[in-house]
Amino acid sequence: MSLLNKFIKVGITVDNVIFGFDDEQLKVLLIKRGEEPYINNWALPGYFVKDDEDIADAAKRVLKELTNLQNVYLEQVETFGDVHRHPSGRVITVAYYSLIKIQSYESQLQVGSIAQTARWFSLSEIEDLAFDHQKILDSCVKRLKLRVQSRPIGFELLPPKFTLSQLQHLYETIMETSLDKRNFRKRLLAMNLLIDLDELQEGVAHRPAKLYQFDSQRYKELVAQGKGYIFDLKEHKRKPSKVNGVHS
Amino acid sequence: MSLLNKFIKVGITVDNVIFGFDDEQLKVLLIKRGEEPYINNWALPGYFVKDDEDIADAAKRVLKELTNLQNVYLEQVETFGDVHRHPSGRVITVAYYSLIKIQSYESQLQVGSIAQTARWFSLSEIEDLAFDHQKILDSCVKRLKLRVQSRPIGFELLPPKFTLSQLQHLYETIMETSLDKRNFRKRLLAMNLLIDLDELQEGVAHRPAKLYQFDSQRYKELVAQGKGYIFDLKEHKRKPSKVNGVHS
DNA sequence: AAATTTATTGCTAAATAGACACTAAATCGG
DNA sequence: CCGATTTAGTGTCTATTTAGCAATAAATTT
Repeated sequence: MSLLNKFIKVGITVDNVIFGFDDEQLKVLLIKRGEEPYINNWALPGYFVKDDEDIADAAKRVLKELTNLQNVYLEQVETFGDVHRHPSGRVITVAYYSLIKIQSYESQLQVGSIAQTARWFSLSEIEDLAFDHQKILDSCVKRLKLRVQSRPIGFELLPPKFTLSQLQHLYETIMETSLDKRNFRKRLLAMNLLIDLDELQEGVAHRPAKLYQFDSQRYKELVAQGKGYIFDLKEHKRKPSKVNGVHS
Repeated sequence: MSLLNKFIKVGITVDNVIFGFDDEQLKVLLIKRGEEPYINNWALPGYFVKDDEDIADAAKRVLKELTNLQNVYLEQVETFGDVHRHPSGRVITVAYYSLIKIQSYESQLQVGSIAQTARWFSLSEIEDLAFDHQKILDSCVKRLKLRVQSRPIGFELLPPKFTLSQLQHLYETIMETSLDKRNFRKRLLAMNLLIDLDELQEGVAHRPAKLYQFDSQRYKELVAQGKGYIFDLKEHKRKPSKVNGVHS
């Protein structure tokens, strides 16, 4: 069949930007490569797609083998296929990002994995990634910032029970902005997508906050009804005092 | 090199959803396949990526060979790589869409092309596309609807000189909504992205409209200054009369 | 010149967004 | 135990934005 003449021998990979949130910063899970090329370099976790494997399944496999997590939010972002992006030959990679609850992460590194180690990095720490992984990361970060405004995916990064302050801080971190507390709460609660659990935080050295849960049932209903939903978090111009937010 | 063991023999293709606008409807350029599989079926124009060709270049090549157009708006959307999406073997396709001025299109079909013919279809006419092309098309249409609200790309579909009514009708068509004329004009002009050419339409059997041009210079400046720009066209609830917009 | 068709323009009411500051409830340290 | 510290929680007013609405203007056609 003449079609097959047009087939080429290439590597197809998926790379996965795994995001987590530790109540302070947005983090990304990177691996230290244990193989050439770029041995000992930090890189995005990724795998070759098998010849009988759907691409989305390969992305899930990366996640499963590195974190032992399944059924997490996973979204395809962009495909990178420049001829020379990989030093060993033609490798085309499909980039995904996923959102996991960092608290549920335990390293699952296997012997024989392509990775020596894995570690969470905050975005500002990251430098000298292997291949074109910085470009891939940037693309996924950009997509996350976009998505977070049109889908209620922030909850994927928080524990099942969270406080409104945690949620606000998450959005502030992702969007790199600051938000007004009262207006944030007003808007969030108006969406009717949060269940007040009538429980309080424990073990904190201050007034404990109420715990909430995301109402995914109701969200599904809204989507099913085709109701537009915009999680539009506008910027809040803080008073130009106390500009430095550096920890002492 | 053990890496190469993981390379597989696959077809890498690009498929391109080429959009045009004929002052009435949003159109998509399809080809009638002249080869197996799906011979005589309508399909998205696409090609195999060559082994020394960047993927984005392959997408440009599709466009160039079918329309003889270059330097048009082209955006990658999604990669489809399910194992069985192509009957002849593993073929992974990267979907792009492009926006062209339909008036400048002239068929450039080459002898020996994979296409027998090419023709513009309105979205509602399209059925029974080859492969998973309907899915690809849907994905690109969805993306276009999104993008049109965050970037001034509508102009790519109009002639260089256009009237405000044409522009409004374009947006109404893409967004599948109707917009209030006065509010539309107010908002558009407030953006300061249109140059009033002080010219009038000619050859129309009614009051001629003023012609405008998109000020891409100014748009670049705004982007360079990092000024957020939202082309946010909300829905307009028309009076519930004259619901049928069918032509006589 | 009357009929037809589309272009052009502004105001007002309603809804939304945004700024803003004090009290409450817990722990901690002396 | 009480004062200091830390974070939680809450309402109002103003400015801005959005949305609805209709009459006149300029060309062609008959």
